Amino acid sequence: MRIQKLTQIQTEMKLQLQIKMNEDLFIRNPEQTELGKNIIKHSIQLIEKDGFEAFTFKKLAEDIGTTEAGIYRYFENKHRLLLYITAWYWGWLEYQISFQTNNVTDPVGKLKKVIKLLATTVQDDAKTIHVNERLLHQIIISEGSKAYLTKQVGEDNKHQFFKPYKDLCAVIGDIILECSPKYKYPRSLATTIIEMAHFQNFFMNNLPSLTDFGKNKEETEVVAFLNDLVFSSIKKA
Amino acid sequence: MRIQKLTQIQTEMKLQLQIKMNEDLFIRNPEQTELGKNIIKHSIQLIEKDGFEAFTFKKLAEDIGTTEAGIYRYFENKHRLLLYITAWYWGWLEYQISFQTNNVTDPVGKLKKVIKLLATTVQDDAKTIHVNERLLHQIIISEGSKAYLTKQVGEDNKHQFFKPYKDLCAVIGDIILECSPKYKYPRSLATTIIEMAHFQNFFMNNLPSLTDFGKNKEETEVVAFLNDLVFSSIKKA
DNA sequence: TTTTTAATGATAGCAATGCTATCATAGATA
DNA sequence: TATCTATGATAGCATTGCTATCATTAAAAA
Repeated sequence: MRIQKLTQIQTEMKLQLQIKMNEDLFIRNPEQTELGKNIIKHSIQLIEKDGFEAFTFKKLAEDIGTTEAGIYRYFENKHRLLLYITAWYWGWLEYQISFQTNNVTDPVGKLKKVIKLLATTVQDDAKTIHVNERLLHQIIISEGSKAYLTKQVGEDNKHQFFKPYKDLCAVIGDIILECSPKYKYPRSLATTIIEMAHFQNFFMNNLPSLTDFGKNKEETEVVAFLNDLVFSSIKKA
Repeated sequence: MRIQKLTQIQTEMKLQLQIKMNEDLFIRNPEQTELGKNIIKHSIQLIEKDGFEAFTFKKLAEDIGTTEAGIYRYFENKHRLLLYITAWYWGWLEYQISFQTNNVTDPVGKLKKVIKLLATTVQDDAKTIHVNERLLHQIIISEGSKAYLTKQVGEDNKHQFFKPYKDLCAVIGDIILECSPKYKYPRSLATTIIEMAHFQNFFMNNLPSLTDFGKNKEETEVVAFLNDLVFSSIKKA
């Protein structure tokens, strides 16, 4: 299990949420220091603002008020940092799903909830102070696939860097099977839901003629499309 | 119409195919000189081999046996070159589709043919000497979405750089409507087919647990999945 | 044929990027 | 008081991304 909920006793005794991260992703654990948390916080802001290509450790350092070398003490390079924040997001989302479908017994209702969570703007989670989930969701949409669309994907996979994504895929695949035990492609349908939730959103906002949502640009329409796609596929079986 | 078929009389009188390209994509038309054609040919080889991130004009120049400055006379930067070769691929594919579905009257048969063309390894087209379509197909799978997943997507879209992709999407959307005139999401289903044809292939070969094809790693299984997905969606309506 | 033009080759150069190394210092810990 | 840890402050260097200049060769125009 990737997701861990911990209650930490802080000065103000707030309920805190921490996602357990693969230790190979970082050199020094960013959750454990102020600078580390600032790196996460500001890198999310910067990547969302300028895009991953234009993002450099130099700019990040200036943004935080530290030095480039300081960032390198936490992350080997910007690709590892992208892997970190995407892995964090998938871990957080799996937690959200398990939390929000906790009392839902009907698997169809569960799957609908999952689609909605994937395809709808997320609200900033107050339980994670240094992570803005809304911005992170935008990063996942625009930059998420760059985490694995590389020549090092095999190497990164050996390090288990994609485990949170795979776990999420497995969870969704299992819900699909609950809905329709004989459906033949639960994993592929799960990745299709995940990827299309993001791609249709990106297309809607940037290349609208690639979608049927250009007029209203409403996330609810993406949800409707995915629901139609998914439930006609699995009901048939 | 983006696609043009020309017969060129060469020394050996071979039938040649040329895709009409957006003039803003290049500084000097690479189709019109030997060096230009070499740039296309070797950049396809290099990007396929090392990936787009590691690809530089310096390496490309060394590979060809020319200089970095020489490449810059043809393309403003490597992103434009990626846009060029991806646009070329979509144009070529639309031609393939119109050619291969030419005598198919049944829209369902047409759509199946389209899915097969998208999800199956393409053979090198002898009519385009300096383009290896098989390698290009691999590039589309691994690097294709990087053409639009950038902060400049709006600017690039104003230049009409994504028109070939959009045209292809429209063509497929129309076939979907032929199959099922009341289906509500023809464009989004078209992009889903295109993107998933490539993503499922990438996952199958690199992160197999994200798919249901890990055992055999057969492209035909991706085709079967897409057929199932598409035809259960549109038949229902 | 001579002249002009276009394409390429050869170099140089420069700012930005990606990354490593070293040394000093302040704060926490033993 | 000693020492360990995280950070700050610099320096440096190879590579990348891009522009500019000048010479040369081949093709086209005169």
